[in-house]
Amino acid sequence: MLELAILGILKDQELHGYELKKRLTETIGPLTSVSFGSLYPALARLEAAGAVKAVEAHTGTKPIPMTGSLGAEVAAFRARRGAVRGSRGKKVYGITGRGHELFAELLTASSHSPEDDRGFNLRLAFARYLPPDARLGLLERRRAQLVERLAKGRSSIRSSRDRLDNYARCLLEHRSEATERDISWLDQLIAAEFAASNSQKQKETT
Amino acid sequence: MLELAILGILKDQELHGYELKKRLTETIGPLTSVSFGSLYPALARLEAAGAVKAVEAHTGTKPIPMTGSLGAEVAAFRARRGAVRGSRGKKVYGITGRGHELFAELLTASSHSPEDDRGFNLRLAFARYLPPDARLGLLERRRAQLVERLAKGRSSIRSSRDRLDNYARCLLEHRSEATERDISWLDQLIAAEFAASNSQKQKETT
DNA sequence: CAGCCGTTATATCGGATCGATACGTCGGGA
DNA sequence: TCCCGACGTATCGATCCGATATAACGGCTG
Repeated sequence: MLELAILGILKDQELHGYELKKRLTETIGPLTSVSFGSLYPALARLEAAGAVKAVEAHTGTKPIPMTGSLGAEVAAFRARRGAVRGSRGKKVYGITGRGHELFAELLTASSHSPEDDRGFNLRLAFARYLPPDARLGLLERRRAQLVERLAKGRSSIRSSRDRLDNYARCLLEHRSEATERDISWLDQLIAAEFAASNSQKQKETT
Repeated sequence: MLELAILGILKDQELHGYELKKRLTETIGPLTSVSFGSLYPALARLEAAGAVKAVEAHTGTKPIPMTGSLGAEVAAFRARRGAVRGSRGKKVYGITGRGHELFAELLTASSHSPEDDRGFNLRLAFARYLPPDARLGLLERRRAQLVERLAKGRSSIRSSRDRLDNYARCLLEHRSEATERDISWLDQLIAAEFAASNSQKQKETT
């Protein structure tokens, strides 16, 4: 799951871990906080799988941990800084051909099963890489899932009305309202998909 | 975190694991799905800590309905291990005095730090166990957190407008709107707290 | 009534993830 | 100068999740 997000970001541009994390949290939202404790192992997995590779951060410096010539190394680093702020021990990752393949696999895979919220948000963020029909299927599956969730939430409010205090009930109601709005938001997206599809057909017939 | 939820549910009534899971998902919402793979270890931890204890499930005095000698062997095996179980192997858990203490600790603890969404939802669901001032503090800290999150989200939309395609931008905007609604919802809750507090004072002065 | 299936129920395993922490560089302000 | 905060990589232990195993039970159908 995290692999998909990483590959999707790296498709746009090469980045190093720290910047990648910031980009991730602002793309897939701060709700799903990605920690370094999962980001770096995920990058290592991807690199082992040949999906990404670490490229030199400009100026082919080798990561030599020599302590004897530390002064010379530092001096070299300082001499080189200026173009892209501080080219020190950064490891910049780039996506490979295998990485593009893996991205397509992950984006399509298991999009036909009850996915969780994060999975949907992630897939939607990269929906431009999906063919139009898969995009529409994604949205409609999500809609059905939310409708079911809403029904369950309402029934659980109804069934346990007397067992809940004000705070818990208020929480459940707020959540149901949020789900309702999500559904109508999805309806908008679905309508937009249909509109785009129709205008596409119009263009084709002319 | 999960311990807090378990203890909060068990404060109301004794339950066995399976029912506890259902109660959890309907109380703290299906968004934060609790799996058995975390529930049972958490119950084991709580039992080891003396916060909960397995009580005898009310059995219909029909402990061995199984066929042949195999059933007897299984029953004997279970008896040898000394498990507290009913006729169908249920383990009903009840909260202890230490459990009530632990619940109070967990509910109060680290409520003064930038907690995550699940932490807040959980604490709000059990807000009735908090003193009024702590309740208000919880709500206002949450509000401040959401305001900050909204500002960050908006700025990230603004800063990366050209880098995002329609889907990603739409996602971010939808999220910002949801955060706005969460904030106004919190405002309602805070106002309700003040109203309750005032009516309480009114009662005291009369 | 035999066979099958869905629900109830406990439990464990491997892998993914998180939060904290360590270690180190760098620029800026007291 | 010296400390603080931002940048940057990395790892550890605990926890959490999804899948899976096991098994008794109720209901339904042929």
